[in-house]
Amino acid sequence: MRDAVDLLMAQWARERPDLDVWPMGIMGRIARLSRLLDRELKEFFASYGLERWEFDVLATLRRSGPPYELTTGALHRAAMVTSGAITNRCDRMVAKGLIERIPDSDDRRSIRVRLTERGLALVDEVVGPHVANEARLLAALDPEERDHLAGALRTLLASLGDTTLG
Amino acid sequence: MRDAVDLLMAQWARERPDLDVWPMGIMGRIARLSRLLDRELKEFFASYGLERWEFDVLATLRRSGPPYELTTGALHRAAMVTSGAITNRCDRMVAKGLIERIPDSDDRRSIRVRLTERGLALVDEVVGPHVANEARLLAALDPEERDHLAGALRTLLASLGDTTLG
DNA sequence: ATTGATAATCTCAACGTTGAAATAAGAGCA
DNA sequence: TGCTCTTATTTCAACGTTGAGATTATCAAT
Repeated sequence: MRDAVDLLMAQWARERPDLDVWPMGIMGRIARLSRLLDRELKEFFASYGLERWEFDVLATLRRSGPPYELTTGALHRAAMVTSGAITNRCDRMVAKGLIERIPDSDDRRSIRVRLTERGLALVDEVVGPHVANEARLLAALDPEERDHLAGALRTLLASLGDTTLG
Repeated sequence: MRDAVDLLMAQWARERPDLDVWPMGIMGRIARLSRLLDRELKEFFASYGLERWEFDVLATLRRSGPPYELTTGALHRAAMVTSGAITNRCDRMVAKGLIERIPDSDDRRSIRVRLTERGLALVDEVVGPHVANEARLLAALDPEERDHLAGALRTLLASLGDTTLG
């Protein structure tokens, strides 16, 4: 089965036969997949009245374990967005009653963000269906292919220095 | 080598042992790689005074072959952004002298966008170094891993229906 | 204690995209 | 010829992110 990137690479091979464009077979597919999968996830979360970034914040706090709180900085690094974006997101989630801001007793520069009971209940309700939806999106891969794929992506991520979450 | 997604999955395994979060090993890595690679490409193109999206438009036109022109709609589908975004991008690239708008003689609703001589020269100058830069970013993979990775990503893209460019 | 450097967060103007509506033109059919 | 549906593009207000700067606090060294 040919995909959009096969066509793209065939065009380059015809127009610029002097170039070996093999990297596009990986870079182009990661970029296109990222966009397509984002759309799918957006649609899924909308069915729960959630924005995708809201779930990201909830999930980051949830998986950190009790008491389900992290500093703004940790959230900003986990989400790979600027600190200003996190301030904005937290403002809206506080207004929605999903999280609360708590001053850090050790470092008065820091703000800790904590799941409310409502936020905790919501993320625990959504995460199961979310993983099932992700599995549906990846159903074209058999178990062996999944492992190989995850392994190659891990190699790449690690080589780019993405080894911590914040 | 562990990466950020290994940590994330270990957290979920601890907090929600009832869930098998294997899909995150692929979905999470595609999302994080996409962001990291975007940053790298942005930096690369900046060294040529280009935005990433400008190169995307130039490259889409260039690889379509002479006379290096496509409709606005074809660009919009190839770039996976809304038609409004393409109008905006084309406005700025016309102002910069990289492309020109030409009425379509067959369909008066359509506008054809064509590379100027300057746009053609620029994309032909940049594409080689661009591919070399992409190869550098993927250097952690050996040739066999590259092929397997590209193959698995192709399977996924095709299963999501991404089989044409416009 | 004071100074200077570093760090955590917030603020805000600039920017680009989205999504929906508007405009205009082709296509099918009676 | 007139009607309706569809398609191609542009317009524009709303929205969220970025990137730089401001603020406040910690840390290390003296």
